[in-house]
Amino acid sequence: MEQGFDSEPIDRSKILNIKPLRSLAPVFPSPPGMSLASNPQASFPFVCVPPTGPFPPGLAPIYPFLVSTDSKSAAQQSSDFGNAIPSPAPLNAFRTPDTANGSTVRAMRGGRSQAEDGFSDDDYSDSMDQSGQFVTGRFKMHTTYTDNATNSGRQKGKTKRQRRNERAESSDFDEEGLVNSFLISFNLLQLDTFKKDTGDKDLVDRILLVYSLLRRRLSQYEDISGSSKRPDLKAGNLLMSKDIRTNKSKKIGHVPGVEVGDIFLFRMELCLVGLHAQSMGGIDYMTVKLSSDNDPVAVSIVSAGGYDDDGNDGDVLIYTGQGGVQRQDGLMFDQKLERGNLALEKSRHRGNEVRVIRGLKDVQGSKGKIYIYDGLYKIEDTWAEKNKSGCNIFKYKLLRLPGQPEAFTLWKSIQQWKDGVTSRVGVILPDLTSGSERLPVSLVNDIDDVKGPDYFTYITTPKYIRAYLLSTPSLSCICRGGCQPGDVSCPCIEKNDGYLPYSSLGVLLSYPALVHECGKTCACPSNCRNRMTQAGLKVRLEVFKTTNRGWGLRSWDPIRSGGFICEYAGEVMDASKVDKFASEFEDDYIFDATRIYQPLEGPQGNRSQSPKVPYPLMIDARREGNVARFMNHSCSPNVYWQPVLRESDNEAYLHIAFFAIKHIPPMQELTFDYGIIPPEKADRRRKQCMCGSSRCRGFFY
DNA sequence: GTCGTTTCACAAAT
DNA sequence: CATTTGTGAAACGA
Repeated sequence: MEQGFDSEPIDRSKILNIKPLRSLAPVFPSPPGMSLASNPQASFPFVCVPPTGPFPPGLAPIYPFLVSTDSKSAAQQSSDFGNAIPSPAPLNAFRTPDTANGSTVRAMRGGRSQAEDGFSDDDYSDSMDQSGQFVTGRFKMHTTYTDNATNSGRQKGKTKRQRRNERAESSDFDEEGLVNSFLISFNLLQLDTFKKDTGDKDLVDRILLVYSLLRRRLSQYEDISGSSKRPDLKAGNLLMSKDIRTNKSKKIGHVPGVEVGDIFLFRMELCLVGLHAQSMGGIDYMTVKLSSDNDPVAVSIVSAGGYDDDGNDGDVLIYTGQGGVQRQDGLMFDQKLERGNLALEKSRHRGNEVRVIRGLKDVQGSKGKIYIYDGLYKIEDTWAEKNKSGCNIFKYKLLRLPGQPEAFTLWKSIQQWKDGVTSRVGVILPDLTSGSERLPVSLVNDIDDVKGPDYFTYITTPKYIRAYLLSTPSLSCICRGGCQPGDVSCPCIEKNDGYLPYSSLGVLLSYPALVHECGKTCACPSNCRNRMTQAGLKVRLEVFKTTNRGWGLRSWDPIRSGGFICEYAGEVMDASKVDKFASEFEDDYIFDATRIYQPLEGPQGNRSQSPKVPYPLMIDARREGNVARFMNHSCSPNVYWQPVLRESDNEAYLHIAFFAIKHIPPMQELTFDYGIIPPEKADRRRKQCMCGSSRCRGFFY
């Protein structure tokens, strides 16, 4: 356990006023080949709209719930929209690019002919007629499954697998259309042959992002449809078959675009970026022509715990050869000196570098593994020995080449900090939240003498003076065991377009315009899958002093793509003052949702350019706030913010939640894009960006 | 609830 | 085209 929080009282008098450097930027980075010039439609990628209107066509506020508490005209306006606009097109409802007979994701779901166009009031009236309450749907569910669920709310009568089989036949969800729309979004549709062979960081990032979005969306669909498709393999297969990959030709040594310390959550990811081409096998090798005969040479290995490798010493790895196990019946026999084993043997004599990927058990409870690229090793020794069953196995001793960045050893250090075996250097405060968060957040400075950021009060959620009022009462769910995917009677799932927005691991599965979480009046428990951002911090964070950007935020734990990080807490500013405030005051420590942000999904440049949140939400974290106030700007961010709505009766609370865009290794700074502000307001507040990314816009606000 | 174990359905390279 | 290589999630059992 961590130390108590009060062990080291902070000396306020010594605290300097360090503000995070908000960053910079604007020229939103267009992917190569998709420059604005090449796309006439996109010549004005951003439109500036005053939060209260007037709105140009296509930029109207689309959420009927936003009835302003102090502006009559706004109230009028939004309720009008509530009736006039039947269905805010959900960002995640991808329409297939016109080929696949126009079917959409939503249209593929069986049994919902009525509600295809959104959720007008009528959508629920059906169920209300039958029982006077909106619980009829649940009743239907019970009869359908003849389930004997008692208090858990889970359908215990049948296993998920059984339900799968029952519904298996229906439904191919339009994978092709989904893939294509992602490929268009991230400009991967035509990948030139050079790039397929030689990657770069940007390309690797884009491929992994598409893989991740695809995988998560497939699993979201699988959640309710039934079929068990191994979304990880399926997504990999879809990209592989389209040849969306890089570093395709095997090479010895580092792979362009992949850095030592990068992490991966699926074996398929290693294949896609060319780090390790075997989707299952632990040893990847190629044959090189050497004078007369062909010699196999090992290029990379994965040490994943399938064999008893010994990797306890950070720079040495004792690796076991492959084979020798009959997978079906567990029988063992001698390993043979062929394939991968032979390649490793040859590589020792050649003395070539071998990439090493270490697979660890995922610390955060999930059953999966995390793969860490630990850089280049050389094989120092090889031998054969007998295992417990008396069969011959091959062993290879690998030594890590010196001078490479810390990777696997960093993980070991962090584990020691957590276990209290060693202490993190430069810790000023073990927990700057004083215990108000579920996990401590360290304050660390191993750079200079500054003793901490300016004083502020730590709070964990935004402070609303007044909730937004809804024109019609929100339906609360009665899912006592937590909302379950595929439960057609759950109004909370309905609000999310029929899908639960989060996976069972707490990963955001898509990036819709708005996530609807369960609210105060929902009957589901606090651990409901649809209350992910209400459950507090999931990773061990630290606020640290950067060399040139004030304070920053990073995590001791790895964060998987889509994983929840934190929300933005502070004082929610009164709507009537926001516009004035935005133009007149310093905005350090203020989150401003009224800026223009690049959507993460969807074609970049030619899709709707509406701001993420059509309401002028600003959160002031100067006096009171949480860890999020320390997150710096980057033009190549690894974190994305997502509006999350929690409704109860006639009230709605909008929250800003941060999710990882990619897998984030431990100790890598967490950053998001601060967005851009209208040019007429911009000049004065422009600040120089220090994000150091290759796509840096040079400034931020 | 939590742990380890078993089962199932898959993909790429050779 | 058959073989070789485990993986990742859910179900199951203790």
